[in-house]
Amino acid sequence: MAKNSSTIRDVAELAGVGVGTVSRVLNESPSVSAETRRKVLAAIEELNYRPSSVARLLSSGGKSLAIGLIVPFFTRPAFVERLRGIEASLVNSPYNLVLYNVETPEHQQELFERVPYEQRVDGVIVMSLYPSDADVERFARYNLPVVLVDAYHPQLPSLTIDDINGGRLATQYLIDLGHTRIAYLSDDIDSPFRFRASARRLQGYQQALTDNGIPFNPEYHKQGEHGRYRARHLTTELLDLDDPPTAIFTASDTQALGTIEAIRSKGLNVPGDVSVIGYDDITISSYIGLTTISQSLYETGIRGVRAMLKRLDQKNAEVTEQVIPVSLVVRETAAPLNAATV
Amino acid sequence: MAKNSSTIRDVAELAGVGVGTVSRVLNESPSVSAETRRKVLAAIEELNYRPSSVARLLSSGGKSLAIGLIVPFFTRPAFVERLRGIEASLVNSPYNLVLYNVETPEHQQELFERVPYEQRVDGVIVMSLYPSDADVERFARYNLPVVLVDAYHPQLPSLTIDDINGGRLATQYLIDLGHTRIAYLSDDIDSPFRFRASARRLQGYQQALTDNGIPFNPEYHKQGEHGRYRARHLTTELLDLDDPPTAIFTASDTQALGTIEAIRSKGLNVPGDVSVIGYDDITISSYIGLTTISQSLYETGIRGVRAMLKRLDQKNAEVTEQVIPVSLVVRETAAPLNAATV
DNA sequence: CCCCAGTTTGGAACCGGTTCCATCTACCAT
DNA sequence: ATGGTAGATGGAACCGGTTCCAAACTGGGG
Repeated sequence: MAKNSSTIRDVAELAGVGVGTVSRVLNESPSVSAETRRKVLAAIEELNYRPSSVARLLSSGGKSLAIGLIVPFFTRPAFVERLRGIEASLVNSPYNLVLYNVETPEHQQELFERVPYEQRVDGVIVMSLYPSDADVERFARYNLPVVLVDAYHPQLPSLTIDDINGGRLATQYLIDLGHTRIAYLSDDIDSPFRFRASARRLQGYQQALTDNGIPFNPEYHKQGEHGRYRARHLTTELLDLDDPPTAIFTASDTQALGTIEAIRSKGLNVPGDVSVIGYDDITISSYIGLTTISQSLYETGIRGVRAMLKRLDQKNAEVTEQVIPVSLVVRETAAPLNAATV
Repeated sequence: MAKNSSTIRDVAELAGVGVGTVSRVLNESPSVSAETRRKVLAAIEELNYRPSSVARLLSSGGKSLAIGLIVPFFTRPAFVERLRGIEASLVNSPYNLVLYNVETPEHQQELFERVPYEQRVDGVIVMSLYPSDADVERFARYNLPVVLVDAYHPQLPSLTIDDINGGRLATQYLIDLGHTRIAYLSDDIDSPFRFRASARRLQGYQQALTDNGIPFNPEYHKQGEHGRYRARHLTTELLDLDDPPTAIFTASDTQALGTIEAIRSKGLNVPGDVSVIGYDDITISSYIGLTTISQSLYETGIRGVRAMLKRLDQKNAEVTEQVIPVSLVVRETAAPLNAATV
């Protein structure tokens, strides 16, 4: 049997040097003579030696060269898109990515407690989840660098999305097209995960209405579990109102798909009869011509990693909040109010 | 400052026992008296002690409780869907998921060499990548359990997709609808990643043609980089042929989207003028009514994990190849040949 | 009362790295 | 020649667990 692997002592012996010297070569310490370095490298080559990351981690409390990502429902298109940005920038770094997917609030809590402890990752990017003060205190106690993406805490570096503005942009655009009966369809505002995005977009929606002297009609705000099917059902409820909306703003593009399906299955047209505007600008949105709010998902992932790497480099760097701007992407699912159908 | 953490020696001291005894308690060894166990557990509680997974891993070559996933372009919808299945079943196990995304052949090779070595994961699921004999030999030498999903090697457990049959099913369906000028649009057959899916679907496509006495026309086979935009371009080339196809089979649903865009931008209808059939049945496909081949992506992820866990449990389990069946999903993008347009 | 087997326990050695101190050279300035 | 200094090197100690051998304790049988 081939032996499992050779150790640094084997290399030292073969090269005729001490283990400290081999370690120095591995870590590119400058104080090794060229000749010695050559011998050591030759021995490494000969034995096909590779240092054990585990041992390296144990001594020196060194780097694990891994970054954790705690993310809820990572397969949702918007999260995948951010994930893609994260992966793309991590691949150019020496860090691996450990994925912690969260599907229940209990699981979130368990991860917030377990991950700092295990020391399996050098830092954690938390996406769209709001850690409590106790969680943040624990991160600090275990000396774990944390960066928040699409979440906020005063003591942690964060990238937040300008969701209030996004809600306002979408709503104002519909108002500018002449709509006044504008519905907002979102995830549950009081989700147990403490997602905030839907609530913040709601704020922007309400502000835009107020700014234009349109009263907020609670019947026009539907909320329910995320997803296309649930959105379809909620949209049907909206359309069955005595005074159905002429435009619907959904808290995500995925929900917009369900909304459009529901409208069409009523025999109505988008945008002829009902305008629809989504949120996220996921990959598929350009294909179906969805008017939506773009929040630079991919770019956000990249910036999240950049913040993490900076944090790892200088742990005492200033805690900053970066706000990611949003913008309106005009395509074909929102149109001027059609007077005939009112 | 709160101290970072206490060690097993602190616990031993507080409990007034030896470190070996503490270790025994942690590992639920039966040879510890009830009284001693109680004392040790009390000390653990008092110090809020938690064993370091790194140290545990180093000694005893123990479990890292992590499983690696090596996957190319993991953000492609089909891979995400499998990933979702993998995550869903891993969350009910004690294992973490370490994601290794591959974007270049060099990176693939680097991972095949590095991952076994690092011992950061207890096992690896390799998706859609074909390891060489040397790679497989290395896995064995480092004693790393590997399971292949959508890939094959005689010495490794694998889940393979019945792609030849998938290609045949799609093509036969189009033939049954009366089409004879049927194109096949795929990824590069000789991709540097040694993906095989496109090639196997091509085989099925050719077999179906042969079975029905239709000669294979090389002009009808277009290949190029994966993606919607490239597919759109290749489709335009197909439609510009002197004798354009009346039906197009694409190697993925994502490519089908590009194909449909190209057809429509020529002012033609799907399926009125040109029928389209995709492959994968990704989430969005039902939304756009795409006729396609389903390969149970989510389910495949689950089965991949199941095979991995079994492997971890009994390393010498028989090496088996499971073939994942495929099925035709009829929706609205393929229709009987319209005699008028031929 | 002694001996032996079985149970429980302590602690040294080990896993494979890093770190740091002591030592050894080589070379230059005085 | 002599001392001083910087650079290169060896190797013991250490990181925090596990493992295993030896020793202590226990109780039953002769």
